[in-house]
Amino acid sequence: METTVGIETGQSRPAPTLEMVAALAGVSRATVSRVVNGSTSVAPELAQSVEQAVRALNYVPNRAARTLASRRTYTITLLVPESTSKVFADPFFATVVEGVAKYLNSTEYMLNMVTSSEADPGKTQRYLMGGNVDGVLVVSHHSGDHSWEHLNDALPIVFAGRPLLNASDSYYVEVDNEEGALAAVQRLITTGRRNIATIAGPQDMPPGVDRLAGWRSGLAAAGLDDALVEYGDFTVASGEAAMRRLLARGKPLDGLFAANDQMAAGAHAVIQEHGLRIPEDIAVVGFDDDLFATSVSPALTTVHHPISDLGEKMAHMLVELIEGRPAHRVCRLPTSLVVRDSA
Amino acid sequence: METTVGIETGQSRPAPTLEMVAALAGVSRATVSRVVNGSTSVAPELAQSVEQAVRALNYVPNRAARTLASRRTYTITLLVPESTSKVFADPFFATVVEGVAKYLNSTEYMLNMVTSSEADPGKTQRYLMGGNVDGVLVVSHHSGDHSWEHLNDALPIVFAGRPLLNASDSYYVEVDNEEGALAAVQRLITTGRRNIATIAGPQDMPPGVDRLAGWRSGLAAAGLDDALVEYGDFTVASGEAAMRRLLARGKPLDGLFAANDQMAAGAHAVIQEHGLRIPEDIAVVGFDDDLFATSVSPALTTVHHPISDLGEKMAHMLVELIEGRPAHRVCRLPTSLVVRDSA
DNA sequence: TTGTATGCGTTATCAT
DNA sequence: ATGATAACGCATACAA
Repeated sequence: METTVGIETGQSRPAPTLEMVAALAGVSRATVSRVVNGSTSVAPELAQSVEQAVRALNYVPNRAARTLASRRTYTITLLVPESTSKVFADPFFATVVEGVAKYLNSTEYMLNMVTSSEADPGKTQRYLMGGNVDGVLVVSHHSGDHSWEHLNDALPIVFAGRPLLNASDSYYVEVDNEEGALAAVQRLITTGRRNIATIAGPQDMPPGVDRLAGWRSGLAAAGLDDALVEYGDFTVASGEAAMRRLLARGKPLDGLFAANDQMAAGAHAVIQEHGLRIPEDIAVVGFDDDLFATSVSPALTTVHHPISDLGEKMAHMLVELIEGRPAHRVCRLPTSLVVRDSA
Repeated sequence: METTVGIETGQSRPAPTLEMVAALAGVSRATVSRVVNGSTSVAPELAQSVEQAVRALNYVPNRAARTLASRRTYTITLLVPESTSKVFADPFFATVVEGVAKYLNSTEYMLNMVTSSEADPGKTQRYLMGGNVDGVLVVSHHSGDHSWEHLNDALPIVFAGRPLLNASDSYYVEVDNEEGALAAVQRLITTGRRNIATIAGPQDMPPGVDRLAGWRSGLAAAGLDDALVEYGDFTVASGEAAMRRLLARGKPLDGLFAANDQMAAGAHAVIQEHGLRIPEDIAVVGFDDDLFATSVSPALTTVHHPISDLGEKMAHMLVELIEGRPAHRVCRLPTSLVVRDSA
């Protein structure tokens, strides 16, 4: 009589396969596959015993095998053209990811983030083209960078933000910047302001352009002058500088629309440093409704930027594209005015 | 004569396969595989023509097929037991990820983050057990939470931080909290302080325990009294409250070690609010060297927590484990004192 | 409705 | 050193 001594390898026993489930349930592998994938055409009683076997064996489909057989990966990549550290430092990305994850959780897709700038760019490229991914979400903050557009005929892609050029070629979702800026100006006008300035964003970024346009159209509709424009680059420091220039002009000024909250925060400081009151002397409205809006005093009246919704919608569009359903090429998300104390 | 009209499907042509490369190079698939995977035993001239074919076709191996055949995924998961939004909001995670990514970029492994709390926890579990991943990195901030330890006999795991219990069972890397706290106290003593208090962290978290122990041993070595202890929970508010209690004792107090920078920041405010000067009246040293250390005035002398290194080391250990090389069960990272203005 | 058989693109085990 | 050929675990067209 022989004795076999089990060797403890530290490795767990191999994962159960479709075939094992089939054996235990007394059906064919095809039937198990159908049950697992929720096919309608399977007899209830068979389905029962299959499900039972699945639970008994704690079966979970092998992703690689499934991918190989079905030519679908059920994976989508969030591509961020920034360094890892920057991505995490920026609350904007955080919120986009949150929205994307929220939508994806209702689907079978997995999310998979890759920051492109680090390492060799070719690695990212090869990964995306290597059939490891069903679709790509590209998020670059304000810039509307569509430099990955060439991937478009290899993979469905949805961008965050309208591209600066070639808007007709790609799918994207953006917030309605112009409408938001318009609402901001209207708030200023409604509260009795007549001399309304703006600190605009860079004019090589779509949000910069659109928010300025919204400000202009609001003024035009009310027959007001649109001479009071200064430009910043969306940073606090640039907001301060722009506000100084505005004040230095010596013109009447009782209202300000800043193209984002950071620049509004910069303006806040300068206004108060000049001994002027907010909102009594100068009312100010920002854009984005981010951390800066509430960390400043008085709290900023601002245009809410639905960032999480943006992520959600991007994911939604991409999944539609992947599954071959028709999708609108562009989705423009509505904004809403958040009234606080500064206007 | 018939005419076939090409239908534009919008789909790109199928990716080149190993077989196509083999055909073009005039060798067998096995040889191509060997070249692609850097096998030594292949004739230089054949290798040449294979590489040429690879470039010509822009061949990139199919990950799913490779995984299926080799039973290796070359993917590791960073598991974060927090909500997505929390993860991104916390600079600690950001920096860990940075370190992990840095190391992994020198390898063939891909990183793949999953935040566990959202959605159903079972989904995460099934994903990890489903053979989609070669190993797992678990990061939970201060807590030393090892609740995923049961995965250990299914998958290699490396934790961030020592577990509260069962330290002998799992692989982890931690910063040397005790040594760091000791250095902080020594700094205080070196600059002439004799009545040194501490605001300790929660005693159900390893860092809270170890930093308190470090403070105690520093005091003991110098024959100083260790009665001045108050506890906080690593938040700014708790630091303020603890400082108030310390001051309310009415005992002499000319030095303070706070178990993290946030609590130190809280203490800062309270000390100054009492009309006391830093460091003249009370010198303070923090721990972590994070944003709070420099956002406070005077800037905080503090113990540098090498978070990026932690991520790097974790990834390194995990890869060693995965590849079957021996690895030390625990890695303790050294700290360093960053001298600024508060002590 | 259910089962059979083939193929997905690699790696790996054999011969040669 | 190189080439057949058999897995790998699943999906799916086709047959029954």
